[in-house]
Amino acid sequence: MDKGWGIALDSDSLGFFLNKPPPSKFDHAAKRSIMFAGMEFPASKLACRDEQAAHQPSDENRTAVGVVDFFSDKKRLVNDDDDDDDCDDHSKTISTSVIVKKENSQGDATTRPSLDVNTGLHLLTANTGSDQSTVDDGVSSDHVEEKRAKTVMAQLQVELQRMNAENQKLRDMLSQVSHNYSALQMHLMAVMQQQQMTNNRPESTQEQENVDQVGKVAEQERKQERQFLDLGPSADNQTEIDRVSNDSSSEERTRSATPQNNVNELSHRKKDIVAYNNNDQDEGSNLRDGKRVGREESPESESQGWGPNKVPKLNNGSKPIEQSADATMRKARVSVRARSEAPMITDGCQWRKYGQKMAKGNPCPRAYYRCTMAVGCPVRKQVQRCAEDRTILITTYEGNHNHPLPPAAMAMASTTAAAANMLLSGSMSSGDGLMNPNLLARAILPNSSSVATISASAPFPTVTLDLTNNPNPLQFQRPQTPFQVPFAGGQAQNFGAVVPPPSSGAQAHSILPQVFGHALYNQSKFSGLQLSTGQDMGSNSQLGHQVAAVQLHQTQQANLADSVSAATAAITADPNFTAALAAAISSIIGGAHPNNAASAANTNNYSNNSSKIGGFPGN
DNA sequence: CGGATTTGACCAGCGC
DNA sequence: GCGCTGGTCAAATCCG
Repeated sequence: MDKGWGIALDSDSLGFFLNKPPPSKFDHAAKRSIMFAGMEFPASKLACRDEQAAHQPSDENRTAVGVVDFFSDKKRLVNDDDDDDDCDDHSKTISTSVIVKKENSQGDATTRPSLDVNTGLHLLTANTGSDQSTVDDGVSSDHVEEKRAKTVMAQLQVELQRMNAENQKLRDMLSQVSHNYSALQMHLMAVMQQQQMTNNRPESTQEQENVDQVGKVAEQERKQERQFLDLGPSADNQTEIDRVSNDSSSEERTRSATPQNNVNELSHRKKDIVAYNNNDQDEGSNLRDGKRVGREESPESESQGWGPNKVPKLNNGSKPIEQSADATMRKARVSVRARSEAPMITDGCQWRKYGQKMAKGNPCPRAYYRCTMAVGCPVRKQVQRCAEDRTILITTYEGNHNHPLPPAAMAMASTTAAAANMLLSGSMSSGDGLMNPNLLARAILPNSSSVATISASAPFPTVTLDLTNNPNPLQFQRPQTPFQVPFAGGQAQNFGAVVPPPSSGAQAHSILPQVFGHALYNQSKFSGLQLSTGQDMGSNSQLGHQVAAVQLHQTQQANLADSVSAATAAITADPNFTAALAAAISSIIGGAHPNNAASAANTNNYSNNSSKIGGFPGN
């Protein structure tokens, strides 16, 4: 069930794949599915097909487009073995890793349009006659044409080499971003756990803890990585449960009321997983005799809902404290306020609307969504516009995903999970329902005027991230033709260049491409080299191949830049997330500046990237 | 026709 | 007990 877009980031190959057909308007482009560095280029075949199709009416004996292996000179394209054999059979490799197919260049002079390729390089590509006429024109004109073609070819080959280098740069940058993000996330979680531990230990042990901290970070990272990434619902569940059992054993019952340990959280997750599995089997079983049976009759399903009616009273005396903490964990909410004209901010997950209500005190309806990326995923969210300022979209998340998340969703999920974790751990340790608000506020939104608030009056502990007061002059700087990148969640991601925001408020889905993707996008464009598409390459098949290769290469490179932008946007879907990570580390370790935190946390490249990627004013 | 959305009904918690 | 409110369900409807 491949619902939704998935942008999978392979740390090794840095390849992207799309696991759902895009919206119809992108069908054509998507059919040229390109797996960057995944070494599969269906686009090559399609290009060949398209080329043939374009020429079909006039002449089948056409030049097929060249195919560029733009990531590796060693790679050869894997061509289909069926309907486009004619493309493969004539393939040959030239020095710049351009595989071109040369077919019979004899053409139909009467039907072939003149070659009109706008290269931007002032290439004289106009071909006023057919191949045959060129041959018949005599030696001199043919010679001149040939020399000119050679010159153009040389230029194009240089361009191709340059493009290869640029592609390598793009790959490196993507790798860097991905790596930094992962490392930072792991560090943050590890340090947060350390902080929780130290908060609940005598000072004498805290010093020793600090000494040991660095050594433990790696192990914490590994634990956290498993926690965050091994969330597969089925096969992984048993592994998860087993691990939980091993890790927690009997301690979890006695320590469940304390906030500082993973064990508790793991036990929660264990129970959730069990509940989830049971729920799968019992799905729909709450209908009895044609009437819905109260959810309280199904203990398993209790863990799914997030409404007050689904939650047993905390510490009601009849249930173990562990269950109370479990319920608290489930009920923790993270509310994100961001300006957006879209009905829903794109957070990388796929949601299905299951209800809408008019909430009291707000003329705007509240929509209820549940995550549909996996069957039985307990994550819900509410989306409602702010009554005072309807440009502000309030999205409230609850629950933990029970499935692996695409990179696009990891950022938001991690943010909300981290916030909820911080909130809950603080609430339990302080005993008053609130964590250290200073730490949280500094952690979440350190360098902006945005506000992190904690609601104690709400039915459930709620962290509110207000991203609406964070003007960012770096947004919407990219003037180029807007592009949309398919995004997880089945939506095309608008990177902000199409419709300007109603204000300068935070645009969770647009900020980073504006900062980071902008440069990449510019970098990906060849200065002055613009090749029109779908045009006849004319009689000079070599030149046509080269031009087509550059053309395809340009498209692929632009796609790569888009993908990098999408990935980076997804990684930091919350524009404050990167800064929040740095500040959290900073506040915990003791550094006063995010950059210090970066070095303290041994994330070598983070400081640079935080300033580049975050790009927030007021640093 | 299948999936997503809409919308009225239902249910539980809570306050009076 | 009753009404209000939030949350969810599921049949009806919409839509591609």
